[in-house]
Amino acid sequence: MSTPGRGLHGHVLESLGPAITAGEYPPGSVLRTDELAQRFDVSRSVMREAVRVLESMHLVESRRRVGVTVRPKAEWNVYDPQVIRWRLAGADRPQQLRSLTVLRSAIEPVAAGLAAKFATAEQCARLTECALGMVANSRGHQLEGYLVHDVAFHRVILEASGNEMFARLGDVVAEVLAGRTHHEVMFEDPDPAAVTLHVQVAEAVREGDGERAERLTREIAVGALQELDILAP
Amino acid sequence: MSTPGRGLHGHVLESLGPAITAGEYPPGSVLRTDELAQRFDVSRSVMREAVRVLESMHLVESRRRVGVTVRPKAEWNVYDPQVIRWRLAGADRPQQLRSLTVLRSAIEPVAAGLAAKFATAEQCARLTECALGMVANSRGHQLEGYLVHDVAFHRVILEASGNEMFARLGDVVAEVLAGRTHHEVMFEDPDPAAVTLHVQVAEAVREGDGERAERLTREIAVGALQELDILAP
DNA sequence: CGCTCATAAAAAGTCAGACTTATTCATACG
DNA sequence: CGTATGAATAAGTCTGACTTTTTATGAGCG
Repeated sequence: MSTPGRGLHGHVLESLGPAITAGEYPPGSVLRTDELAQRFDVSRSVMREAVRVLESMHLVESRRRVGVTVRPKAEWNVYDPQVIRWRLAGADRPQQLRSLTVLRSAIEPVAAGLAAKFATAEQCARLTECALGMVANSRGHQLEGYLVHDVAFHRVILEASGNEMFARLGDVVAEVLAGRTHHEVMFEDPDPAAVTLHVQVAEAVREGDGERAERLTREIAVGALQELDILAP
Repeated sequence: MSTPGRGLHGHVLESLGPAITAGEYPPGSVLRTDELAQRFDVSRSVMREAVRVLESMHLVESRRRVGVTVRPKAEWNVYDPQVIRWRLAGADRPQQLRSLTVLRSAIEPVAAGLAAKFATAEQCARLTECALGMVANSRGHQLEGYLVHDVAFHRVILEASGNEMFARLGDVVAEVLAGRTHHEVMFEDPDPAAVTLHVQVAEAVREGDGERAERLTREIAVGALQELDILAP
């Protein structure tokens, strides 16, 4: 699923990236390229390439005579899929999952509203198909099958919105949903109400009722927020 | 404001990045590192670093024996601030502006709702200050002064939401607003209704009325969408 | 004619070493 | 006490040789 560290610099990144995003090197920590090259047993050219990538993610800053400085979390490119993966895999997982779920709750209703206006016939068909798949896998501990259709459903919505930036959140949503199924509490069958809501969203999109699609998707989002205890009592 | 190309590889990026995002090299185009190094008159090491950064942005893919292949737009990391800047500076500007405005319209209302719950006293004060600044600069062709406070206002909202991913959209919103003032149609004074809405959002946040803050911000968003003729008649 | 497998070519990938340059810190000087 | 000078340091750059992977070519054979 995720990009395996291709090339030596990729291997270095797969080790350094998670370490930095996990906070192993606190903001302001200074690393030296030569030392890192020795530690990872690679040439300086390779190490420099890795540092350049980390720099482009705003995880570190490289300055002459100083070294490679770790930047504060507030400056990281938190939308970089790679950064998201690293954080989801490490100690930052809970906070990352919450941030992403809130982000979803903001984006997906609007995306669904747009999808109702712009979805093609083929996309409507795929959407209905996904909803049916969710129903079919909603009982009897078929969590994996349910997940596949759930992910596909949200991907179609985001793509059908016609907004390229929404569409690019498909992978992120996929990882959040997968995370919920595999790591978080999801032992029993999914909430029947949620399943019904998905079916109804598919209906609304098919009928071109943007307002209803948005409202229903917002209900789904509320459910996702409640699962993580994100709500104001 | 934007990061000037620091170092040789940065200079190369500032030339190659905009070219690729502008579609000068159609998806599937193949570049060769050595040739690029010659063209930009830099060493291969420097060129390789630049390619690595482009690769981390998913703008290109580097494969042995093949070369550096330009990836289709659908795979780009469109949330990378650098990519956004490049696209805003080039031929893709209109589409990028529309995508970002739709994104804003989804995010900011939710952010305002959260801000009403989590904003500190200091943030509330700053917000009110910004709103007053907007009012003070709303008449008499003081567009620059208005812009400064408008940008600050939205930054505070996004930060006060308490969501790190929302907060990181501050720079993006700043560029969208600056773009509207400087490049798009914004000759006359800003819409008085919009100014009032901002003042009211500040009120709602101060009073902790999340629902009202969200609704009012959604109205602001509708205005922004209409400016770009994004609406379903 | 079409298939498989060996061979060659091409381009990225890697490494080592020498050199340059900017920045910082310490010291001496006015 | 502030400023200029200089030395130390780590990133930055370049070069050239070598390795590795992948693709294309073509020879041989069924």
